[in-house]
Parts: sequence; C-alpha cells; structure tokens
Amino acid sequence: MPPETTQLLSETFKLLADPTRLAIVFACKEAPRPVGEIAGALDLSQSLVSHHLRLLRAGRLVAAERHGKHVLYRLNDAHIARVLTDMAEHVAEDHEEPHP
Amino acid sequence: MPPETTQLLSETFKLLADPTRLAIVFACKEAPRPVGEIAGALDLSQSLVSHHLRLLRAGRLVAAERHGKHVLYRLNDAHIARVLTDMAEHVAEDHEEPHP
DNA sequence: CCAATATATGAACACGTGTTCAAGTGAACA
DNA sequence: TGTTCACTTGAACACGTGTTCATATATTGG
Repeated sequence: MPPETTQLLSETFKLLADPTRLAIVFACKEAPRPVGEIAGALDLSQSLVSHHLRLLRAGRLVAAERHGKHVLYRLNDAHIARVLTDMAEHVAEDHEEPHP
Repeated sequence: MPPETTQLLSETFKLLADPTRLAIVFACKEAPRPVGEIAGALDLSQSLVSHHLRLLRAGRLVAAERHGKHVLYRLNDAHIARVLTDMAEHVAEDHEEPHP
C-alpha cells in the first residue's frame, strides 16, 4: 500500500466524514438535484451547500451538470453508491456483544 | 434518512478519514496483527498506533483478541473490507475528462 | 440592457483532533 | 516474585476545517 494511495483514500473518506456533507451526498443519491432544492430539503443555507458541493466535486464524489439556471448534482459513479450502502449496513448491525 | 443515522455514519467515515488510521486498518486487513508489528511495519510509535486502534475499536471497525502478551487486531466485518475495496477502486479510476 | 433568480466565492471565527511525551497496566517466564 | 515485554492511557500542544456573512458571477425573462 503506497502512502500516496493511503493519503488520497483518506482524503476521499474525509469528504464523507462530515454529517452535513454526507446528508448532501445522500440528498442527490437517488436523483440529480439542484443546489437550492438540496438546501431547502436539509434546511441549510445555499452558501453552505455550495461550499460543500465544491469539495465533493473536487473529490469526484459528485458531478455537476447545468440545466438552465439550475445546476444539478448527482453521485459520480457506482462505487460511491456502494460504499454508502455497505457502510450504512455496517452501522445498522446491532452493537450487541453476545451475553456471556 | 434520519439525522442520527447520518451522524453515526459520518462518525464511522471519520475513522477512515485519517491517513495514519487508514494505513493501520489496511495493515490488519489481510490477517490479524499485533500492535507492535503494525507500528513497526508503518514506522509509527506504539503509542500512536494504540491510540488509533482504540478509536477504531470504539467505532467497531476493528476487533481485538488477546493472544498471550500480544493483542491481535482484525477488521470487524466484511462490510468494512468491501467499503475499503470499493473506495480504492473509485480513487484508482483515472481522473481524465473526455477531451472535447 | 436591466432586473431577478440561482449558484459560487472569499474572509474570518470557533472548534475538534492527531500527535508526542510520560507514566500506567498486565501477562509471562526466569 | 519480580523483571521484562507488549500494550494502554492521560495531558497538552499545534493545526486543519465547518460555518456564517457579505459579495461576486451567471443565466433567463421583460
């Protein structure tokens, strides 16, 4: 495992490591959504959502596409969706240790 | 998507969001390894590795098992391994935009 | 071209967290 | 039993980063 790969990987995980940003990612998981709609749905300022989307786009977790006045954001590829699903399943598993 | 789920998910991703910690996780991906061996392989202090493993264990990303003097650490479940694999594939994809 | 809507950007503040150094447990073997 | 090896824990420092407020860019309609 080369250190530069570890570095890049950790930076990508870092993008999912903030609750607000993660909520934004989930918000455009099913269908591409414009910034304002995401902000409205999550009750966040447009500015904040835009800042986060900028980072997410830089890390290639989401992709943007312009439609008239709106800019639609979507997940970048299937890997991301799978990572989200698998990690969601992980945390969904119950935390119980078997009772001795 | 309930906010508490988003919170928990982001905290889990946060554990993978540090290069050192991520390297430690990868170090015990194939086989369970004692702390000292991980520290040696990655050229980190035992203290630092132990601190990180504590967090990783709290987040149930790794599990510990005592073998005599040594404490062996391994990945907690298959979800984690899959998340690592998928994300590694994601970052491995080339960053090229199609040339217009 | 001007107004209006939608998104992006910049600066600055407040806060969490990775790291180190030092000292504390705990198991094993003589 | 006491010494040594393997690991854990605590305190303290330095640094990155999420958020807000204010301002800038871009695209459509009149």
